[in-house]
Amino acid sequence: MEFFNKVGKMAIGSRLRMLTETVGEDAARIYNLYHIDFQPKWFPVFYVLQDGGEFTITSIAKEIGHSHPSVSKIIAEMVKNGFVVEKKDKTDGRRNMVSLSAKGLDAAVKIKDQYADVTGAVEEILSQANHDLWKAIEEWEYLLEQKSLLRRVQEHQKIRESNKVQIVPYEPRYAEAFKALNEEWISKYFKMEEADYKALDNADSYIINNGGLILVALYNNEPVGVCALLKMDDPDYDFELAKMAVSPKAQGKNIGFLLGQAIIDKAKALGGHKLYLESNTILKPAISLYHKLGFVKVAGRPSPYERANIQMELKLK
Amino acid sequence: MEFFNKVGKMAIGSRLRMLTETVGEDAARIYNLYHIDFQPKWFPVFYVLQDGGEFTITSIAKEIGHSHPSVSKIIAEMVKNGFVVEKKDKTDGRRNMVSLSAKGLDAAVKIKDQYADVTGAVEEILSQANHDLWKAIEEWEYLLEQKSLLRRVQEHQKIRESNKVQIVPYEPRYAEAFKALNEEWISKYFKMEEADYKALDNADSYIINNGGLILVALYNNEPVGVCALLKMDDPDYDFELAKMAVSPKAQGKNIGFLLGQAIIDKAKALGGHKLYLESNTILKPAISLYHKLGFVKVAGRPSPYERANIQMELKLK
DNA sequence: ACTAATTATGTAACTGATTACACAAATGTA
DNA sequence: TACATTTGTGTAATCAGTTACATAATTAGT
Repeated sequence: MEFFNKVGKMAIGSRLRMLTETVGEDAARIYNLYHIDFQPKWFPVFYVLQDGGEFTITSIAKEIGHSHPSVSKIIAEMVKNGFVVEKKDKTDGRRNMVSLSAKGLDAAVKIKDQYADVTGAVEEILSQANHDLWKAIEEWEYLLEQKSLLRRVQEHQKIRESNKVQIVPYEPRYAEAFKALNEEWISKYFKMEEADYKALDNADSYIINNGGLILVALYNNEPVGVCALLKMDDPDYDFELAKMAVSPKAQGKNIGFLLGQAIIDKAKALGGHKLYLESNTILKPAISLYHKLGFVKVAGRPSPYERANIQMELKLK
Repeated sequence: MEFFNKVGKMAIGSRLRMLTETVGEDAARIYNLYHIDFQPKWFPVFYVLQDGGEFTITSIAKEIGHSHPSVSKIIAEMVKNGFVVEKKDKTDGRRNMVSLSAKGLDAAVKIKDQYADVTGAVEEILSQANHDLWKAIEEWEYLLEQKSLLRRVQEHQKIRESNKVQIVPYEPRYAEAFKALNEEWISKYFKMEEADYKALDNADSYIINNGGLILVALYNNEPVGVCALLKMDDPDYDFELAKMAVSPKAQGKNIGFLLGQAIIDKAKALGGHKLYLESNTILKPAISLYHKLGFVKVAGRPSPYERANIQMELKLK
C-alpha cells in the first residue's frame, strides 16, 4: 500500500479498514474448505454458544462486544439455518433464550479442526513478522480506552494553537481591546459596574501608573486576551489578578492559562509574595483555570464588586 | 477486549474490525474540531487532489486502493458540497476530470493543521505502545500478498489431515479396495484394459509373489489410497511404480505424496537403483505429483498399456 | 398497588465499503 | 472500415455492522 506511506499516519484508519477487509474476504472461503455451511460473521456468537449453554441476546452481545441488534439478526439467520434454537424464558417473558441445536453442536465439533488450522496460520504470519499485530491491537485498544484519539488530537491542537499565541505587554493601542474583551463577558453574565468603567476606561492611570501592569495575548497579531495585575494596598497581598478576559472566538487555545502564567511570572519578578483574585462561581471555566494556576479559595474580604462571590489566593515563592 | 483473548487468534478479523471502528468513530468528530464540514471518508480522495491537479475517477481509485464506484460516489458528494468540480475531458468523452474547487483548495489549507495534529496524536500512541501497529499492518499487507490467509490455512489443513493418514502394507482384506480405487480413475479417464484386470484381480500372485509390494493409505482406518511397486525384468530399471490411486473423497490430504514417498523408501530398502513409471499427460495432478517426488521424463519404451503416453524415471541413491 | 424507570428484544434506516451489471467512448485488429 | 475488445463511468444490489426508535415485560419507589 504505497499510498499509505505517502499519506502518513493520519490514514491509519483507512489502512486498518483495508487490512480488515483483506482478512475478512478470505474468511468465507476458509469455511468452504471445511464444508461447513457457515458465515464468518456468525463465529463470535457461535463461539459463545459452543459449549451448549443457553444465553440471552443481550448477554451474548455484551460478551462479544457487538450491539444487540447485530446479535439479534445473527441469531435469526442461525435459526433459519438450523444451527440455533430459541426458547422463551418461562420466568421472564422478555428473554429469548438461545442455544445450539443438534446441528449446531455437530458443527461445533467439525469447526474444531478449522479452528486449529486458522489459529496455526495466523500464528505463522505473526511469527514471520517483526512487529506483533495481535499485541499491537491489544495495546491500541488499551491506550484508546485510556484516552480517545479525539482527546489526543484535541491536546495536540491546543499545544499547536498555543504556540501561535504571543503574550505581550500592554500598549495604548490595545486600550480598546482591553475594554471590549472585558465588557463582553461581564455584560454577558453580569452587569457593568462603576468600578469596571473606572478601570477599563483608564487603564493607564488606574492600573499601570499605580504599580500594576497589563498583558495582552495576541493570536495572528490580533489581541484576543487580556489580563491585569493590580498593585494592592493590603498587608496580606501584593497584587490582584483582575480583568482577565479571553475572546470566545479564541477559546480552546489555552490562552487563559498562558496569560495567567505570564501574569504570575511578572508578579514574582516584581517581588510579590501573594496574589489575590475575586470571581464568581457561575464562571466555572474561569474557576477551574484559577485552580490549575494554583489559586486556592480563601475567606471573605470586602470587595468593590457586586458580582464577586469567591476569593482566591496564590502564594508565590 | 477480554473476549478476544479467550477466543484466540482465529478472531483476529473481528478484532481488527472493532479497532477500525473505534478509530473511525472519532474521525468525524476530529473534523468538527477544526470546523471543516468534511467527511472522513473523503480524505483519501481529497489527499490526491489537494495539490490542485486534475484526475480521472479511475486514476484516483487506483491510487488510493478503492473500487471505482466508491470514488465515483465520494466525488459526487464532494461536488454537492462544493469541494470539487467536474469537467468532461475534451479529447476523451469517457473521462470525468475532477479537481478541487476554490472552496476545496481553501479547505486544503485549513486541513494542514489538522493533519499535523492527527499525525502527532497517532505517533504519540505509537510511541506509547511496545508493538508498532503501523509497521505490523505493513508487514501483514506484505505477508498476505505473498501468500493469502486462505492458502496458509489450506496448508495447515493439509498437514493436519496428512497426520491422520497411515500408510500400511497390503493385506488380503484390502484386495477389494485395491481394485475399486484403481478401477474408479481408470474407467473415469480411459477404459479398463486386459493388463489392468490381470493385476487388480490377482494382486497376490501378480505383484507380491513376483517380488513387488503394495502399500495402502488409511484415513480413519478406511483404505483411501493404494500404490504398487512392481519388480521389473529390465537391465535399466529395478521397479515400476504403478497402480497409484487415491479416492476423490480423500483429496487434498497429501495422500498421493505420502504413498509415493513410502513406495520410494521401500524400493530403496529393497536395494533398487532406478524406478520407472508410465502415465498419461491428461492426468495433470498425477504428473505434477511425480515431478514433486523427483521423477523425470524419459524416452519411449514399449508399454502394455494403451493409455500410457509418458514415461518417467527416478534415480535412487 | 400504582406509576416510573429499567431491561430485553426486535425493526427500520443508515453507513461506507464492496461486487455485478450496463453502457458509452476509444482503441486494436483483420 | 467494421467489429471486437478495452477502458471509464455510473447505478443497483449487497454486506456487516451501526444508531434510533418502538414495544413489551420486569423491577423499583412511593
